[in-house]
Amino acid sequence: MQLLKIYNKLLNYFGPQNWWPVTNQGSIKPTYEHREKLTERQKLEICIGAILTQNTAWKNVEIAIENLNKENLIDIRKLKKIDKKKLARLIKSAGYYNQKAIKLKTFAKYIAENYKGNLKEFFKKDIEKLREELLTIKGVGKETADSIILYAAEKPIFVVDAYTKRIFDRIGYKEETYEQLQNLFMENLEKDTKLFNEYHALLVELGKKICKTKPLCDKCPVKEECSYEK
DNA sequence: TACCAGGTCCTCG
DNA sequence: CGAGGACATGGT
Repeated sequence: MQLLKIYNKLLNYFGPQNWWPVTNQGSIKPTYEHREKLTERQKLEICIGAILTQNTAWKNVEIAIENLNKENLIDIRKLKKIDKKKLARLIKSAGYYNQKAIKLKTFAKYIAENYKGNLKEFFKKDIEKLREELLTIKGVGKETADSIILYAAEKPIFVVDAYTKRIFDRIGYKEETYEQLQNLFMENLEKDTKLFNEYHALLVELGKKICKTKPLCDKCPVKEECSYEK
């Protein structure tokens, strides 16, 4: 099938991406590496990173996360308590820092008040419930909700982002809405967390390196299956 | 220099 | 609903 073929070509070309980057115990810098199991702290860091990376380059988010790590702020209770301005200062590099400070505190408050600060409890819900609930949190939209479900809760949902839209628009799947494009993947691929994890990460890599605003089609690994400019 | 980056919310028509 | 503006830093 076409979608699986594209996946395999991307994987072959770029190699495993080992998403989502998180910080190891004793360090402050998030790294991409294969991990058997995420700690609860790392899952929270993913939620935080998913909010911080909204319309922002990951590199800028990384600096913000390092600052949060230095202050031991990857912690629901501490985030809930910290002064908004101080938090904004720490995440300044990630852009939209006033908005994002509010978003992080809102998220922390929600988990603290509804799940006693216990993410694991929250993540026990099924995908539909989890998504529905995440979307009620101000600052968490569709992509952020799906990123949290896939990368932190480790449940199989396909994340659609600006790269996914651009790439598949060019390939020839002119899906209108977020859900339509998401369904294309969910209905034509095995609902597998690892597959969805790697596929989305590979699309981001393709979007960053090759299928850019101004695409570099000559070195694209999936040009054979693409209708762009043909 | 201007554009772009792993979006979301709010307001209007 | 769907379009359009606001939010902001850092890299190329």
